[in-house]
Amino acid sequence: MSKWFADLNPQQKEAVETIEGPLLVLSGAGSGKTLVITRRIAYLMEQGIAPEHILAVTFTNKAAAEMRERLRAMVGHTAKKVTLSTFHSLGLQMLRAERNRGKNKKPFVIFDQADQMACLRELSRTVRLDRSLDLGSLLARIGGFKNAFLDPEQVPASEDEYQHAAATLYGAYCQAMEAYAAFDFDDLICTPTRMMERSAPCRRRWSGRFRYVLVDEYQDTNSAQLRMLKALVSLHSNLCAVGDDDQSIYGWRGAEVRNILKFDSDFPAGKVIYLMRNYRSVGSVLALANAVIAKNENRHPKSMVAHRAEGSAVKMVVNEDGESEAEWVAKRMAHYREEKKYRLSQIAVLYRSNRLARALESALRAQNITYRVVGGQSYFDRKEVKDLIAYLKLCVHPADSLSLRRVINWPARGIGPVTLARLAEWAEQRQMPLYSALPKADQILGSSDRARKAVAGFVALMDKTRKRLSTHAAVPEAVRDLIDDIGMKADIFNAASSGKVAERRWASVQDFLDGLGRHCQGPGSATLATYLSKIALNELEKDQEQDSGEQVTLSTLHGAKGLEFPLVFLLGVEEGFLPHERVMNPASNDAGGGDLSEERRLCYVGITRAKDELVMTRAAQRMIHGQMRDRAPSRFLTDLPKELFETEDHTIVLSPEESKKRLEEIRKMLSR
DNA sequence: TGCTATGTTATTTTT
DNA sequence: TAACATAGCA
Repeated sequence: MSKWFADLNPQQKEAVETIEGPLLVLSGAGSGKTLVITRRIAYLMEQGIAPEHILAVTFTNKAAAEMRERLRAMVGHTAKKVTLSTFHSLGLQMLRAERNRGKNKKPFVIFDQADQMACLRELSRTVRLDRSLDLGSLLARIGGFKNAFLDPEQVPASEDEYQHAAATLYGAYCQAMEAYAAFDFDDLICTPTRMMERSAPCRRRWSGRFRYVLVDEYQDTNSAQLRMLKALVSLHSNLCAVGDDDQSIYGWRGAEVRNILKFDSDFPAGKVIYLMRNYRSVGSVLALANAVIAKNENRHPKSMVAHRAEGSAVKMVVNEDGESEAEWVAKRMAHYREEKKYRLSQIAVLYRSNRLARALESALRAQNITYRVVGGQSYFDRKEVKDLIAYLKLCVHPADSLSLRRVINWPARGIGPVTLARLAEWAEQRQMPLYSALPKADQILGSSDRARKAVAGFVALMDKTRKRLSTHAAVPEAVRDLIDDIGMKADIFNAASSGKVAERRWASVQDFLDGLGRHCQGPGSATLATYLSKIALNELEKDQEQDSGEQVTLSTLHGAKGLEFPLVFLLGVEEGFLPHERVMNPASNDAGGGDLSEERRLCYVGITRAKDELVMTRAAQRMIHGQMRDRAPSRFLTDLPKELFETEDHTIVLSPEESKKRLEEIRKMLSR
């Protein structure tokens, strides 16, 4: 018997050793999913399958890194030879490889969401468009078109205002992306998929290379990713999909729960294995989770079985309002810290909406409890870093007119909107990238001496920098020179409201340089271009991961997926948050109708994060949009047998005499 | 260019 | 309520 499944339960073992043909592993929360995936890869290798033929796809870099590490611990350095990456990084790799085969070797840039938005904002100026429309919503719909592989002219006409506007914008958007030689995240999936679908040799190449394919979090795949997988396994059907339909919480981002529900029709003659033994949570927590999720329809019917003992009862704590809720949680933590019942790092506070974190943060500070907030603004989203990145993108790829617009007058060098408009018009008429207008500034701008000089100065700067970057060594030095040349330091210190802010901004520029330096010292192929794509795909190690100390984790329910904690506080378990108000009353710009079942799954995900103890809280009333509102308990819990959790009510209850007295007082005030 | 007054909006955010 | 954006002004 293989050593890789000696200690597994029968279903886990079956999932590891079923290596041929389609296999769906429905792995409930805490059922040892990552263990099974990594063991399976090790087992494949033990069976003599070359690691080069194995592909494991995840959604996040974190998951990929974690898997890689666990695999390395099992099989050593050969773990490196397994292709273990995110969908997007796989797509990028395929795209690069295919372009290198063909004639098209032009460099390209990757647009993240901010870049996409900037692009749309730019377009919405030329394409006449109702300015009140929400660009984010339009972008989401354009993503929908892309993932359905629709060409702009194929988009069905629609009455819906947003759908209509998105369709109008879609063509212009595609053109712009082409002109910039830019690929967005959707393109990274769709383009390689289209290549495979259109060309049998291409399909054979990739399907032949990756003979055993694993996908993690299958419930989160969208329709394009499904098509990508279908093409990838077209030669052999060796697809192992691992996921849990009950944990599908990204439907609003295009994920299709249906994919995991209709697995057997997409990949016929496959096998389905249920991993239903839960090793994570105590019985009481699991019972509640099972009861909550059981009410959903359209799911693989299943129920987790507790491996652990019953544990202490789940609690629901009702407080007067949002502030007292936060305060109560913080005080309870302070208490635990003193009693040493839990270390702070073992505690998480989860909530549906970030807004709930605010009250909590101040309550925690008041109790001197350190915390970390999962997610939050990324380091590369900071303005100063983004500006610098735009310069570098432009150096690598002059056709990226968006980056050019971003930096052409930053720091200010006298190229104002009028000058820019003239240059843009010239380029527009000739269907050329904006950059190509710059060397012609003399003839385009005519009289304006100042502007001409400014543009010439900018061109000289870019030429100089590009030359420095291309001369073999010293990429970081070249960037440092660029920073000096543009006077970035002075600009940061002038622009900032306080010295402290400036110091911090300047420090992030330094951090960026350090990161770049480290990257360039890495393996041979490390270039500025690869660094930029890593930034776009969020693939760089987060250097300031400060989970060193003792701190409580604060996270949205979405951010908590895949995590687990001995003690979990689940905040705002109320109508309006769970399910969210927005789902019950969708705004006009929301795509499809609100999905109540996804809200229930979100609740389920929250509950199943808890290992030993779960405390849910809600407030009797809460400040919503500046108004105090009464809050009702979440429907996901009101219709459950009451022995599943204990309620603890901390709202102020007045005695009959007391309330009579209060009423009298009010009456007096009114009569006066 | 940059600041202030005013208006407006109110989830979730793996890449 | 409070954060953010935009417009208008200096």
